Amino acid sequence: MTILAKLDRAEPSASARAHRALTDKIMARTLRGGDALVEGRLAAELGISRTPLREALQRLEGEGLVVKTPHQPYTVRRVDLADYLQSLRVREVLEAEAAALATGRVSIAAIDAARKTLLALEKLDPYDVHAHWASDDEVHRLFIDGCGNAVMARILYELRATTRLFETAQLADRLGPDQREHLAILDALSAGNADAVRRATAAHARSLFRFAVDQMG
Amino acid sequence: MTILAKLDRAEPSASARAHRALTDKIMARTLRGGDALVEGRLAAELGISRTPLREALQRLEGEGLVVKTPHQPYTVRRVDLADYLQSLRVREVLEAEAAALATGRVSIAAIDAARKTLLALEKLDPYDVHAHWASDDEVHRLFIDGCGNAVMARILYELRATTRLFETAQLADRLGPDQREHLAILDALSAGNADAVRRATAAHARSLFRFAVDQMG
DNA sequence: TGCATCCACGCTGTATACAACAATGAGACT
DNA sequence: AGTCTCATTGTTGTATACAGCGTGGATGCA
Repeated sequence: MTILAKLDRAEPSASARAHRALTDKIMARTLRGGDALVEGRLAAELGISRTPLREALQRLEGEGLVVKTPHQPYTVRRVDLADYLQSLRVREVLEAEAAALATGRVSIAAIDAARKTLLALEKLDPYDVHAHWASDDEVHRLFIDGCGNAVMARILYELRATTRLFETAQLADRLGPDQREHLAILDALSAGNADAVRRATAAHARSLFRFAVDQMG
Repeated sequence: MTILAKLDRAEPSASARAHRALTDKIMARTLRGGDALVEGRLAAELGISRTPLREALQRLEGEGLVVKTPHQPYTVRRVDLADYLQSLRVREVLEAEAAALATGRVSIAAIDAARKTLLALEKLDPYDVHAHWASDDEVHRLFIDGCGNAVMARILYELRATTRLFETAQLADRLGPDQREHLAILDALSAGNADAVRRATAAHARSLFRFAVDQMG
C-alpha cells in the first residue's frame, strides 16, 4: 500500500503538507488574522504529530504569515494599516526596480498572455475575486520572476504574500484602477522602455497606498 | 541549583540559546560556508536535545544563514559572487531609500557618535577587523533603525547578515573607501539633505559592488 | 455583589524513542 | 581487475511522553 501510494505521486513530507495546508487556509481567509493556531488541534486535523506541524509553523513565522509569543499559541498575523503601508512603500521601490530590470528580458508572448487575462477580467459578470488575484499575480510575477535577481524576487514574493493578508475589503473598488495601472505596466514592458516601466510600477504601488489611506482614514 | 540559575539571569529557552550560538559561530567564521550541521553532534555540544536545535536551524534557514536539502544535513550557506552582487543591488535601492527617509529623523548626537567611532578607526595601528565591522554596523544602523519603516529595516537587517558571509577577503583594502563613503553619508545626514543622503548611500553600495567585481573577475 | 485567591486544565517547550532514508564500504560474481 | 549488489551505519523525519508555564473559572471572603 505504501509502495502504491509512493508510485501514485511523490508523497511530500508531513511538514511540507502542513505548510501548504496552512498557507492555503490563511490565504483563503479560512484562518483569519489573530486566530490562534493550537498545535495539538491542527496536528490532529491534518493527521500528523505536533513535531512536523511546529516545523511548518516556524517556517510560516519566517515568512511573516504567523506570529508567536512565548508560551502562547501561534496566531495568524494581523496586518494592520501601518504594516500594510510600510510594505507598500518597500514594494514601490523594489518592484519598480525589478520591473525596470525585467524590461527586455520577458518574452512578448508572456506579456501578451498577461494582457489577455487582464482584459478578460471585465467580461466576467459576477465579479470574481479569485480571477482578480490570479491576474494580479500573473502581471506582477512577470517582472518579479523576470528581473534576473533571485534575492529581489524572494523578498517581493514574501512582501506580496503579507500585503494580501490585508487588502480584501472593498476589493471590488480596485478592479478599475488595477486594470488601468496593470495595462500601463504591460504596455511599457512591451515597448521596452525601462524608465516608463519603472514609473508605471511605482505609480501602481502609490495608487494602492493612496487607496488604503482613503478607505481607512 | 536551577532556582539559583533562574535568579542569576533570565534563562533563555534552549532553542534561543542554540540560535544565538549558531549565528555567532557562523558570523565568526568558526562555521564556514558549506560546513555540515549535524543535528546530533551540535545538540550534544550545546547540551540540549535535537528538538530545540532543529527549531534554531529552521529559524536560521528563514534568515538565510543555512540551507537544507531533504534527508541531508543543514549546511552553512555559501554566498557566492552572484548572490553577493544581487544582494548588493537590492541594498543599493533599499538602503538609499531608508537613508533618505531617515534624514532629519536621526539625532545629531547619534550621527556625531558614529562619526567619532569612524574617525577613531584609522588611529588603530594593528588593523582591527572587529572594530571595522562595529563601525560599519553603527553607520548603517543609524539610518536602518531610523528610517521609521519596520518592514524595510527587517529586510535590510537580513540582507546585511548574508552579505557579511561573503565579504571577508581583502577586507583591509576596503578601509579607506569605506571610511570616505561612510563619512559622506554622515555629512549628508547632518546637513539634512535627503537627496544627498540617498546619492551617497547608493554610491557606497555601488562602490562595494565594483570592488567585488574587480577582486573576483 | 465585587474581588482576590487558588486550583485545575490546556498549551507550549523539551527530551527521547523509533522509523525511513542515504551514503559507504565490503564482498561476490563476471 | 572491475562492477554490481547488499548489508551496515549514521543521519534525518516523525511520533510520543512528560515537565513547566499561563490562563480561566470556581470558590471563599469582605
